[in-house]
Amino acid sequence: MSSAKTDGLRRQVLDAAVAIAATSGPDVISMREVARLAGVSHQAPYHHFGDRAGIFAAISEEGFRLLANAIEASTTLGMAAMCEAYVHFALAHKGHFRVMMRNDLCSLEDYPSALIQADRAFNALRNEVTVILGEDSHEDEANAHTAYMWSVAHGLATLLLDGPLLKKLGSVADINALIRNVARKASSSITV
Amino acid sequence: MSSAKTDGLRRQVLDAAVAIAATSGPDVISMREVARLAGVSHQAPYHHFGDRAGIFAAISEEGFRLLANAIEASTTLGMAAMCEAYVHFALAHKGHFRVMMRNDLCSLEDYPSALIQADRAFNALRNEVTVILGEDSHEDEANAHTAYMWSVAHGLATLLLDGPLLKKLGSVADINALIRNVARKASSSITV
DNA sequence: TTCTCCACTAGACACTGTCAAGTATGAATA
DNA sequence: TATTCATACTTGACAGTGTCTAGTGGAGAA
Repeated sequence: MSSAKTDGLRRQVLDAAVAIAATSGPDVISMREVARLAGVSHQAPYHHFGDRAGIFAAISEEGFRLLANAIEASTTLGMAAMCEAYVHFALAHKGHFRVMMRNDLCSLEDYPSALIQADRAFNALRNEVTVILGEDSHEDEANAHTAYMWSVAHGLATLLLDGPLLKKLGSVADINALIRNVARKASSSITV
Repeated sequence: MSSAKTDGLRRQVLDAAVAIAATSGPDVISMREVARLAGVSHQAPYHHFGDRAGIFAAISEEGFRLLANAIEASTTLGMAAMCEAYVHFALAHKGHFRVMMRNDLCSLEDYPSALIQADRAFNALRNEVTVILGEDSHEDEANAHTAYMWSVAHGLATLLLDGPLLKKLGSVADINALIRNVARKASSSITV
């Protein structure tokens, strides 16, 4: 049971943490700072999250839920669309994505409810690969194709978010066009 | 000018930091801890690195130098080999790689000597792409292909290093075979 | 000898995460 | 109504951190 005020603080802390992660990165998130931003004592957040890793776990769960939703919604549109959905999620939810992909901040295995959401996202990709390859394909090939698609999407997302890709490429008029182009290349090499 | 003893401490600190990054991640690296490991006072490392970011910059420069060497050495072997070289570098130099790809630890632009090494690696990839596409290809296509190859390599490297890829895939008998398979898929879609 | 770097030490400061203990409030129970 | 009790906090303390400032010892040059 949790009162309105409780959920209020929990939400405030979460939102503050996600915002900090989006602008300055997750490492800058501090228990005392989020408490300060919420206007409560430095120990108040502990009541809702246990410790610092608990905040990261809560952000991860929320992020993986959103990611799984986005990916599942794109399955009917094919492999390229899933890849695009992954990258667009990362760009649209910078704060969440940065936390989700940092296993050192909180190891997912310790937070089963977050792990469930992560599995939803993975299974959607995995299923789509087996559908395309056919049920009777070898497991090694399914593994390789899954790893391949995930690598493209994840690599592009992280390079766009925190990497020097855009800076190095120099002139990129339309990022969405670049994402679509890369996603199409990836999916074409899987159907062939 | 730097004495043997000076370089000794600098090396010791760097090695300790890389080792910590490889086992526990860069965030665990502490000025006081590396000083303790080297058997000097908590302020000694400041003389060589200025501040904490300076250690990360030194690790980055060293890492990018090694990466550029590996990639340049693989250019004659083709696109797939470059992709494999990138992933193998990440696995073989876990500590370096983790630091290099974390722009929040030290922004490369503030450390020109590190930036030079990073550019060496990027240019090797970029050149190979233009060689394959031909000099007269459109810049957008060259950009997309470069982003694409980099994404595959970087995505696979990060997923293998810190991501849940292997855990999720379940049974992967031979990691090197998986890397080779993914690299071949990537390079095949660029030559077609 | 004196001067002056160089590599390092020592102490302090503000900041952090977290443990332990106290307090106000509202609901349930006797 | 009076008492109990859990919830949602506050306050205070502690060890650990990065880093600023101020020393210290020793080697080479004048």
